[in-house]
Amino acid sequence: MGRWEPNARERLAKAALELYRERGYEQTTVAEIAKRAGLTERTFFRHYADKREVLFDGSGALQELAVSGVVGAPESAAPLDAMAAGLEAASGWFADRREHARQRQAVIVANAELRERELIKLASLSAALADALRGRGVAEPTASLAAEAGMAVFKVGFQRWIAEAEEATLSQLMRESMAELKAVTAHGQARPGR
Amino acid sequence: MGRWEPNARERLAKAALELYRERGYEQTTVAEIAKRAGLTERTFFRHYADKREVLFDGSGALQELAVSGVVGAPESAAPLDAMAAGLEAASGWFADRREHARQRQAVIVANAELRERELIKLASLSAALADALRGRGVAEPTASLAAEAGMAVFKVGFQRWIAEAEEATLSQLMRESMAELKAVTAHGQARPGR
DNA sequence: AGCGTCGATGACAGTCACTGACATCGACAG
DNA sequence: CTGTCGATGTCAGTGACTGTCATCGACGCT
Repeated sequence: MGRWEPNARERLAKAALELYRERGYEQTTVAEIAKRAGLTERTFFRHYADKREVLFDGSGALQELAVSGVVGAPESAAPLDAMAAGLEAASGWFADRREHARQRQAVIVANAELRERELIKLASLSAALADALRGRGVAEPTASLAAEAGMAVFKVGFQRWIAEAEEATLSQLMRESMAELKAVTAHGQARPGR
Repeated sequence: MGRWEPNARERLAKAALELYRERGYEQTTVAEIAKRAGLTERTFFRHYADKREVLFDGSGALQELAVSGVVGAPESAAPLDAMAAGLEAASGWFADRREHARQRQAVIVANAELRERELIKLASLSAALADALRGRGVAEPTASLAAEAGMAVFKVGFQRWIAEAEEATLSQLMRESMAELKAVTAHGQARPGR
C-alpha cells in the first residue's frame, strides 16, 4: 500500500481538523497538516483536491445514503414524504458522530470559504435528491422544489441538533422541522409562528 | 477622484465579465482584467475582495431591495406571503437586466468556485430575509423555514427566467413557482407533479 | 533469493491569487 | 502656490495548487 504507515488519508483528515480547531483554518498551512500526518504537502493534494475538501470527506457517502432513502420510499409516498425518507436515512449517518459533527461544524461556521464549500455540498445533495424524485416519476419543477424544501428542513433540523444541549434525536428534529415547514406553507393559514 | 479615468470599479467589472466569457474564469488572470481596464492588479484588489467578487457587485443592493419588500408587506400577510413580496421586489431588480443576467449566469454555472460564491450570496439573502421576518414578529424556526422556502422559489423561478426563450416576466415565474411549492407541501395531497 | 512491476510518496520548480508597505500622482482647499 | 488626501502604482512576499520526474516499498513471478 503506502510507502510507510497506512491510512494516510485518515491521518490527513484528523490532523487537519485538529489544526483547524487549534489555530483556525486560515492560520493553518497545508504543509503543517501534512507534517503532522507524517507526509508532505504534495501528498496532501493527492488525497484531497484542496485545503477545504479535507473536511468534507464523507459527503459522498451521506449523499448516497439520502438518495437511497428516497429511492426506497414506498411508491405511494408523495414527493415531500419521499424526501422525508431521505432525510431519515441521512440522519442515521450522523447518529453516532454527534461530537465530531459539532467540532467540524464549529470550524466551518467560523470561516467563509468553508461555509461556501458546505453550501455547494448541500446543493449537490439537493440536486441528487431532485434526480431521485424524478426517477420516481415526479415532474419538474415539483422535484426541484420538493428537494429544496427538504434541504431547508435538513438545515434547520441539523442546526438545532448541533446547537441544542438536549438529547433530541436528529431524526426527531427533522420530523419536527418538516411539520413546521408544512405549517408555514399551508394555504390561507392564520400566520403561523406568531 | 481617480488618478486617470473615472469609473474604475465599473471598468473592472466590465472587463472581468468580458474575459470570463471569452476564455473562461480559470483561464483569466487578475492581471489581465486589470490591464484591460487600464489599471494594475493591485488596484483590482482594492475594489474587489477577490477574483470572484467582481461578478457579484449588485448583490448588496438586491438584498436591500428584497428585505424592504418583506418589511413593506402588509402586517396581515402570512410569513410566506411576506416572502413573496420580497421576491416581487427582487424581481424588479432584474427586470431590465435580462441579457446581462444571462451572460453572467452562464459564466457562473461553468465554474465551481463561482457557484460557491453565488450560493453564499443566496444564503446571505436568506438570512437577511429571515431577519426581516423576525422583525415582523415571526418566531423561529418558522422565520428560517419561510426564508429558505422562499429562496427555493427564487432559485426555481430565476432559473426558468434565464433558461426560457419565452418572454414570461420574472415575477410571473416567481408567483407560479410559489404556487407550485405550496402544492408540493400541502398535506395529504395526491402526489402532485405526476 | 533475485527480479520486474506498479501504486504511493518525495522532491522541486513554477504559476497565480492575494497582502502589506511605501512611493507617487492629481484634484482640491486655502 | 502649497499642503492635504484619496486613489493608484510599485515591489516584495506568502501560500495554495500543479506538473514532472525520481524513488521507495510491497507484491508476484521465476
